[in-house]
Amino acid sequence: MSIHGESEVLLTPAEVASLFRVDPKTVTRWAKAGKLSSIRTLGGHRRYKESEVRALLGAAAESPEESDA
Amino acid sequence: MSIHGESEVLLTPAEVASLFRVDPKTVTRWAKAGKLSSIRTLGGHRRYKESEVRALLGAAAESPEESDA
DNA sequence: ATATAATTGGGTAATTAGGGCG
DNA sequence: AATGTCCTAATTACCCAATTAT
Repeated sequence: MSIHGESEVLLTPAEVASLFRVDPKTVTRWAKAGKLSSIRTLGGHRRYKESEVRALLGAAAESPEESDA
Repeated sequence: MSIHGESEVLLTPAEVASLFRVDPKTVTRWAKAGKLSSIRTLGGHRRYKESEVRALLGAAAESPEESDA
């Protein structure tokens, strides 16, 4: 029983929130704002692509901040 | 076409659940609610059309649309 | 026919969505 | 503009034992 084709690994709101150390509600806001793509279950709950989340996590981890005042 | 109509690929509840990142029982609820069409085995177990599942997954995608190659 | 995994069913916690407030 | 919290309603997850699939 193998799922052929390319299947995207999805994360729950709680999992994404845990990774970013924010409230799940905040993750929902990111999705609404289009900052993070989301897939909906047939019941309306959101699921997030793990690859995208990982990329975003890694993207912000490297260089120091530059927006200083 | 043959008596089989088409090479309709059927997915098990576990496979559909994996794609949506939900519990297999949730997929069963979708079928009961008529949100997802299901085919029954002679023993009463449900099977789902891969084409329909894929379509629903794509339709449920929102925001930054990225076509996976 | 035996064994193991998966699905079914029903009931009850845990998450999530959505709006508004601080 | 960006988060976190409180609320209610809806959806989903985990518990069990019995049946089906491989």
